[in-house]
Amino acid sequence: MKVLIVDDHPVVRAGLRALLSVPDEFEVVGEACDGAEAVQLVAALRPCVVLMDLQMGDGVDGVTATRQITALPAPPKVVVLTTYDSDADILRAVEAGAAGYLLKESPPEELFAALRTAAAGEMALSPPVASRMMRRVRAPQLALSQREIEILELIAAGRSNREVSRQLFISEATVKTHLAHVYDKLGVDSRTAAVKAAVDRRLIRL
Amino acid sequence: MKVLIVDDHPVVRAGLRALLSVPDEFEVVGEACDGAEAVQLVAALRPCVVLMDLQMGDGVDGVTATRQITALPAPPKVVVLTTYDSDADILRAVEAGAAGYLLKESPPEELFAALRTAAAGEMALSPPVASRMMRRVRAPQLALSQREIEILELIAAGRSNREVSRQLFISEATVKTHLAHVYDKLGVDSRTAAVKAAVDRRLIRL
DNA sequence: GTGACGGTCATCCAAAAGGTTGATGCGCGG
DNA sequence: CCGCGCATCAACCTTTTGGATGACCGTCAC
Repeated sequence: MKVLIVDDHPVVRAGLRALLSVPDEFEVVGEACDGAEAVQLVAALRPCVVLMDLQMGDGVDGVTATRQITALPAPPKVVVLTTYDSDADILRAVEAGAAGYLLKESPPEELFAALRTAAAGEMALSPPVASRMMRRVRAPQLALSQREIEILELIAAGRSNREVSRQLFISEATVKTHLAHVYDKLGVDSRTAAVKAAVDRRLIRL
Repeated sequence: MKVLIVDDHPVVRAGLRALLSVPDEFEVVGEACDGAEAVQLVAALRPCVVLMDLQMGDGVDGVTATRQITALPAPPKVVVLTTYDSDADILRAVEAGAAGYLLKESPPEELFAALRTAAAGEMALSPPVASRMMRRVRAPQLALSQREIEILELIAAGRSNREVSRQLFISEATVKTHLAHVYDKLGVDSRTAAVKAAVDRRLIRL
């Protein structure tokens, strides 16, 4: 199975290459250190599976790269490999077309299993990720909409309502409406309290 | 040179082992996945250098483990390897006795050089880390007072100025004065931006 | 002792944020 | 088809926050 590794850390790339060299079913056909290179290499090397880091220092981030790759003709499966199990990241990755979401803490066996599962067309989730998703579906009253999370993330980055409205091309009134809904759902009544609550519940990362 | 690897991620451990296997001057004598195991293995294996991750999920954190290791008789050099170049982390690591501070983004050559430098008794810092330290010594005005941090922590917890004033038995005006000073020092102009900046610089935890 | 710094407080004003109500359009499932 | 959630916007009002000053007191260093 041809695998492409995408990660900006040489250490992590070497680690994945080393781990994947043990079972002879995997063949690492290339490595990319950012999103742009990843898209190019997918086209050139035609891997079956892409192991994609979400956090990448410069250039295109993992979610965007995933979206671009899955938009290609006959795309490979993309398995996201990341350090954090945050709701927002998982949802965005899955929404972007990821076929799996793994934590770097996972033992090698889980990594192998996830690659096989993804290549077989199934969705592969780390056990902690899966349980988090389960908690989410049976606690829908906390669920913020994508738009609400998007706005809350900008608020958490220290932006004012006006700045958020300009960045998202919507009116300030709309930002305030979304924020009011967020406050309702989180049971708070200020932006800083909302940020704290959302970080606590892993809805966003700071 | 005998090296002990300490990291809670199997992927990173494998990566370091793979990278260090290339030059024949290094010999990885063991791996630990948390701080407690690291201290035990240092005593048992007597490595020359310990490659220590700062962020470890459960158990003893990297700074504490570093402090414990450097307190041993005839301690090995500890080189800290981490993802983030935050001021507070660097200082805490150095204060705990680390002989080096490397970013995981560093190319392998830098890693090798850092190990050699540390083993030779010198201090090894990644270029970005070194430049950050330089910026810090010529910008000491960033230091928040204890009181300012205390107030900022309550703000970060979502409290209003009024709530903070009541909790600390001071007037709201005083809270506002402290906050204004905090904004000045952090170069921001709102509470949420201050919280973000302070968390980024590890002045507070959320 | 004088000056710098930290902590305390006050006042006044402007800007931002929050609360309420109401309205439109869109897509989706019963 | 109708309701519901989501996203969008507006107008109004209150509260909170931020900005600019100025002031007092204690401590610590020079």
